[in-house]
Amino acid sequence: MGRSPCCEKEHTNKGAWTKEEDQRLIAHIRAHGEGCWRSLPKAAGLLRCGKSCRLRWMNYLRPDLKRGNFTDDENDLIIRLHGLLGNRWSLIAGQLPGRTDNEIKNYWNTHIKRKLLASGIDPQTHRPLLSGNAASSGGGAATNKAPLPARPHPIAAPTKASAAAIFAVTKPPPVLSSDDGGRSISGTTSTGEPRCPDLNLDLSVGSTPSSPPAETPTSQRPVCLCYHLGFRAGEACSCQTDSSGPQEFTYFRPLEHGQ
DNA sequence: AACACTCACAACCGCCATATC
DNA sequence: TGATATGGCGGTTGTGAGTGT
Repeated sequence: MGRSPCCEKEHTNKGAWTKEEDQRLIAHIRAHGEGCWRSLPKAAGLLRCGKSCRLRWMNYLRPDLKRGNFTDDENDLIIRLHGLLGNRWSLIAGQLPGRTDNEIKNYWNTHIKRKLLASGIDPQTHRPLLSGNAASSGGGAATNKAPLPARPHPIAAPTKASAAAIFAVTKPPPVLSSDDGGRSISGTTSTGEPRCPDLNLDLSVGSTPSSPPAETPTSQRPVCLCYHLGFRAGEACSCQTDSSGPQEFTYFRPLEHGQ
């Protein structure tokens, strides 16, 4: 069944945004907040699709965005998170304050993927490339329109639900905006039960230097993501730990910024 | 100087999930 | 309960800047 278009395309501008359009959008959102994207263009006097306005705001105009090059820490974190989550850019972006999913996606495709390939690592599986299938596994994901093989990830199949479950929390995330990561995460559970009881993460990712020690967290115990990613207590998050591991779910807070 | 090529990134498109009626 | 509207996500494309020949 066809859907009605999100806007009247014949009356909308496309392509690069002008400074005037940016100013109008900023002014409107400052005055009225991020309300209904569909009606925003008309209210703001913009000849743009609502989705286009949202994208422009989210990826470029938001005041809390951090511009500039990715740091080494961010680079490493993206690789680790990608190893866990796959191409769940919005979830990855949720762990990198000030970065957008689009930005991270672009950075991955233009920088990290190439680096990994040059290092002989398959950017999709994070495993060493085998000479026999290197071409298909490495380049294929980026250039072919054919769907990826069943599940490219050796770890946890990162469906939207399971990936969101990784970030399930018992307390609200301090670094996420209310309508960004929050929506997809909150949608995964409404029962109050442990949200990822069956998650069995194997972090034997090629580029991960140190998985949790012998005493691997089991499905019986909630585990902090930063623990999975090889960070030790206090290095990257605020979760409480003792000798047996994290005590509670918590958001991974990789990079604290005074924003 | 002119052209070709590559790179980086903003923006678009189509689909999916959720909310609402 | 199904249809529709809306927001959001991930893949892909378009284009300007930079670089090499």
